[in-house]
Amino acid sequence: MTIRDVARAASVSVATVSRVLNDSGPVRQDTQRRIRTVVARLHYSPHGAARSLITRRTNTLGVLLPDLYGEFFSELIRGIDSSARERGYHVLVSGSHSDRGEIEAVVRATRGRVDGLIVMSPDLDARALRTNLTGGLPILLLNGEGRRFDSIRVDNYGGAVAMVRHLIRLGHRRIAHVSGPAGNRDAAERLRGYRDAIRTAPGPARKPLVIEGDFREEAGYRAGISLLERKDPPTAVFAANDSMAIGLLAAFQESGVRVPGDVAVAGFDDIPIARFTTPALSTVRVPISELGSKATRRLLEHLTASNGHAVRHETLATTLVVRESSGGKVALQSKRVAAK
Amino acid sequence: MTIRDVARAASVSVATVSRVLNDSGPVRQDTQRRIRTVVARLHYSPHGAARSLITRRTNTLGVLLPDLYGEFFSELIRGIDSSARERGYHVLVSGSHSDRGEIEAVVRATRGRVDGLIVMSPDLDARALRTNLTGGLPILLLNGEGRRFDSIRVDNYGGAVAMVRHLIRLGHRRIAHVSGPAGNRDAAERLRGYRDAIRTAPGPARKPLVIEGDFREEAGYRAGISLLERKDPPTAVFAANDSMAIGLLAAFQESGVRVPGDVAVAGFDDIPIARFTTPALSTVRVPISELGSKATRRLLEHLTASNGHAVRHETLATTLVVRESSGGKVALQSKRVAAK
DNA sequence: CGCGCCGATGTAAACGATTACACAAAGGAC
DNA sequence: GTCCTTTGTGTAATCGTTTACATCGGCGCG
Repeated sequence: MTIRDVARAASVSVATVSRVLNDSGPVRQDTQRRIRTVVARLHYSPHGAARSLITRRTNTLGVLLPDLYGEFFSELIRGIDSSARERGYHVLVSGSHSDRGEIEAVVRATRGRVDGLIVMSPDLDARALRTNLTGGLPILLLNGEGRRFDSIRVDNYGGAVAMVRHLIRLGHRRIAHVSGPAGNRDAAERLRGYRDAIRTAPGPARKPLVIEGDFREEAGYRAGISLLERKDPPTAVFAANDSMAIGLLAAFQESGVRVPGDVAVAGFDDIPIARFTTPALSTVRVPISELGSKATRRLLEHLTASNGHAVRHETLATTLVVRESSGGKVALQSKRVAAK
Repeated sequence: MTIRDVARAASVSVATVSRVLNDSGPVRQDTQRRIRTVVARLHYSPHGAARSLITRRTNTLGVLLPDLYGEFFSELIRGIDSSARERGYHVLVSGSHSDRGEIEAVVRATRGRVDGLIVMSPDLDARALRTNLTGGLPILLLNGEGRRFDSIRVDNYGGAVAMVRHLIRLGHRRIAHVSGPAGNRDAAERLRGYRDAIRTAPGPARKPLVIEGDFREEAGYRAGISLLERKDPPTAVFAANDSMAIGLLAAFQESGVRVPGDVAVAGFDDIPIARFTTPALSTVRVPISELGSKATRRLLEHLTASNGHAVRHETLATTLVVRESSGGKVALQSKRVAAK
């Protein structure tokens, strides 16, 4: 089934068929109808690769992610996919790029397959990309660093500071932090926010206590257990993301430690499930799916901007979301119990 | 940067360059080295579309999903992506295909972009695909119905029966079910399992109580609230997936109803987070990421099988996972509390 | 009536790879 | 020495589109 078959069946030239299909150039009404009928009858649809070859557009966006684990990424992909499809673009995803070599390989493998790339590689600096930015492929960095490329980042630092201040305001003296994986930029920023907020807090001096995690529930769970074994357990724990905070909740619950009564817990990201944990999780909201759709829109603007495109950097604000787990709001449960 | 530029720079023909790049045909060692050097120096990488056009292979798999919401899909995509990349394939995802027209459009849009399709469209019957299976594109159905295509499904019915029997064994008389969206086949099978298990239960007659949901936490939450308002609230609630079960937990917790003390809760899927809810969720395990990687492997087998490929249908077993929320295991919390 | 223009269509040259086929040189077998 | 095979390389056709350019009526205008 090629455009030739359609042309023959409709007794016209391939050019005319193409014009009808792409709505380019003038074609008589009845000719158009005839061609469309044939197209439908033969179930013809144009061959993507052939089309891409000549038009130099693939109508596809590549998405390179460090990992695909957890609700954060499904939200992100959801945002990207929906706003890409709205504009007639497809999405090619690729997860778990640990090292630089791997990411380079993928970038080159995508030549002639995508029109642009959304890259989230918080473990790497952008230098990895500079060298193999072969075809001048438009790239948008998500929480990456580098001023050569468009970028959208999240105010990790500000969010972390706000959360720690919130905990301090509630009177906590020993606030621990469960960090993300070493080398991850988001994690590093959140950690920096934590340290700064602890250091600059008014009143009595506090000292930071950091346990290293990896953004997964399991790590939060283990951190929770190990914190309880200390002789001076913290009164509040701030996890670098929600998944780990949920792990903390599980560990505390299992050990009979009450949240927020005995220890306050806070997370980061506000993944959809955070509202529904027990107790509901206090966290820092990152507009995840908006991050995805914004990235898509920006990238598409870039690659449809015929006349030069100015590199832009944008930082999305985060907002403190206080629920029960930090004790900032009186837990509904205790209210109800009291009412009984 | 085309293969021509490389050929010129290395003073050979394009054929030779191609041979080196694809490791096909004989090329002298020193010629090979020379070409590779030039390739590296020029940062050349072959154009995907051009290659696909002539080889008729894209090295890309398409994945059509009904939605991208929740941890289920991120796990599924993770499974697909990792096992696809292992074999040198890329993954094109596309979410939220509600109606038949949309799915048809996407299928045709992928001609010449993918070598095969993994389709999960539990809302649709396979007839939608039959007509537009234009190019004889290999298709693998995930939890879909239709004997024309390869398929992998999950034993939804058996899992639901097992879970309801588990609840009955624990002595529950009034067991409610929060179903998935109408028209969804997984949801329908789980519902059927629930009904059958209730109907065939030994001992006193029970009658089914079904509240319609849509697989999201919010629906579970609302169902929980509405169940509590009944004059004869159930003693156990079985949600058609984990997200809704988590919504139930939140609703009960907020209303001061104890789980599993006052009411037992169970889910379906065993998404990673289920182990870490409070209380930990009893559920039916679906090997999600395995489902994804198995689908990928089967599809790849299909499209590399030169000589005809026999259609196969496979059903993956589900397993009952008893944690605290059903009360099947004594909750750890009460043990600890008792120990104090 | 001749000219220019426009609308509708066709012809053929791209796009950037792969690969069948041709060919030259070298090596072995007789 | 001749012939056959093998190795290394080049030439050109091909994949299925889009699109610049050519062609050809018909029409309005001076």
